[in-house]
Amino acid sequence: MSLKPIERKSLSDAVFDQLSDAIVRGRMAPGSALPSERTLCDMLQVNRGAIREALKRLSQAGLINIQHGGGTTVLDFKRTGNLDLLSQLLYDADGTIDLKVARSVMEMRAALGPDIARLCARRSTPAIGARLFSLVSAMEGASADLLSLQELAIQFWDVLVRGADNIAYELAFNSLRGTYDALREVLVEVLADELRDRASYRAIAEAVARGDDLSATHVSRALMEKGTQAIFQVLAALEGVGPGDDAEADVATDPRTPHPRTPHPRIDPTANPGTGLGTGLEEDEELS
Amino acid sequence: MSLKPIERKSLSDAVFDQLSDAIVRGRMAPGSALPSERTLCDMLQVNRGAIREALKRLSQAGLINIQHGGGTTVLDFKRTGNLDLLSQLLYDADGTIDLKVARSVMEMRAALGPDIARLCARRSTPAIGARLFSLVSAMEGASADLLSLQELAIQFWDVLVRGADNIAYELAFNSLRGTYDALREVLVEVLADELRDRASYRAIAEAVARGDDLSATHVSRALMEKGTQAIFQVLAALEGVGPGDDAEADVATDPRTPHPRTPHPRIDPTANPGTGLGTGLEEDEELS
DNA sequence: CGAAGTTCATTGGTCATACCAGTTGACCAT
DNA sequence: ATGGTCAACTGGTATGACCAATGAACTTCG
Repeated sequence: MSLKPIERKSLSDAVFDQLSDAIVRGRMAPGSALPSERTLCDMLQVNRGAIREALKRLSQAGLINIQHGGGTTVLDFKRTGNLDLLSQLLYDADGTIDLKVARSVMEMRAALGPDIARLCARRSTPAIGARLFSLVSAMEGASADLLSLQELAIQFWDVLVRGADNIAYELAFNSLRGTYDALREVLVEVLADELRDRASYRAIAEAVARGDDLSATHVSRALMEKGTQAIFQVLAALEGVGPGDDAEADVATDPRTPHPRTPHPRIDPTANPGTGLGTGLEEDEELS
Repeated sequence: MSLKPIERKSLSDAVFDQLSDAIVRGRMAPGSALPSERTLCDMLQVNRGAIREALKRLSQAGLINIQHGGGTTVLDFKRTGNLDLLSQLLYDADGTIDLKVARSVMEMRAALGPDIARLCARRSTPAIGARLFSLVSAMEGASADLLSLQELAIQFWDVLVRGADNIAYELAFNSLRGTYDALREVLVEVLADELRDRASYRAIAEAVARGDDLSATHVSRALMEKGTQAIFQVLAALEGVGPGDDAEADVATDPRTPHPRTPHPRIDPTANPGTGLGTGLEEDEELS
């Protein structure tokens, strides 16, 4: 029996979700004014503190603009939002996946992947290579289960990203992974060919190990191209069905997890695997 | 005389900045516990509401983990943060630019740029092409001033990104632009060659206009390569000077703007020029 | 009439205090 | 060894008051 931790949400989280959803789905147009804090208290039946905490977060997320004494207005999230919005945008109001968003993510993945491999090959250390090989071996072992293959593939890319020594890629990867996780069950079928291509993964690991950035780039480009093409085929097929101006289609998600919305899940900080570069990155000073 | 708007910061903003800075600079190690909210009230001399607003934001930014009844712990932002952290990471405690971060940003730019141009070429509309040409013309006019050239170049890429019809790129671009803005004065010299290469900009515009994605890709790759190489040269030179393990070096920033920290500047939503690029997208300086 | 100044209701920002709710560990009974 | 109880934390919610910025309605005066 597999049990999941109870999902808990504070009031301000609920407020945030509701408003964020309204803005992102276009129910509140950019430029329009939000109700005042006190009005929102009445409408949502919570105290002002909860409202304010939510509004502060919305402001940080680039969804609203708060002005002391003035009002609070909705911004155009396409111009002020960040990558963390992707996991919210991925689902339409009816719980179906927005294929255009999915396509965007896959395109970005395809653009960054080869460069990540390239940089990792250039800057890699023996430890990185060892980890990659270890993961590749695991992949060659776990032949049956696609889902665990996918899990390993993600770990593979995680090692590559950290090895690329590029903080921008690391941070982008964090956001992207959140979106990717939400797509897992759907993608695992579409990306089956890519995931089963152990030869390419091994080739990448080898290229990285010997510092062959060119080879690492090309192999990973080819590898991702596979998945990208697969996605495009699905997309084209579904566009043929749905008349969609907006290319939305009926990819029903697993009803058990309608919206795996977990912006920042509980994380156990003690669970840092000290195996490799895990430990000391920091000079520690403390504030009393 | 050019005056800047007075920078206003609420208490919770100040609290956020201070804690965020402490975490990002490694003064609080991942896994360590934050003082309790009530303790922070005493330490920072502000009421609990302000503290809570700040903590909620930190949590959203992926810097801390809050647990009801438990405590609040510091996370490893490299694994949970998002691209918005870049503008904070760009500066070291002493106000110098962290060249490694700058390099990361340039690398990401170089990886995404060509793909953005490619997609824009594939999906572009006549309106996009027109805008690009208009910007190119403006660039050919503004021969003297490098800074305004840079402004135009950014607008150029903005149009390309919106034309690429890829929401992930749009959102990533938003965060990247923030970092890029902070680097403007420094970069404008380094990227002089790139900025003056009007032929390439025109070539991209033409490629996009005729839907030639291959050409758009290659030209923009070459264009960005110029700037990337320039950055790398600067970096190598400075690394030769400073012994830095961490490749930090002494690029003094303009003392007038030590930390252009503006996570989400005030934005006037009514000032959205629907026409296109007609009115200036300039910084808001209309004070006399 | 039009420009300048004033007033005031409204909005967000700050504060203090009280209490609710989840977590943890010490202690105890079974 | 297991499970229950309790106390002392922690964060979460609620309320009511007041401060500070804004902007529109209004008044004043050239």
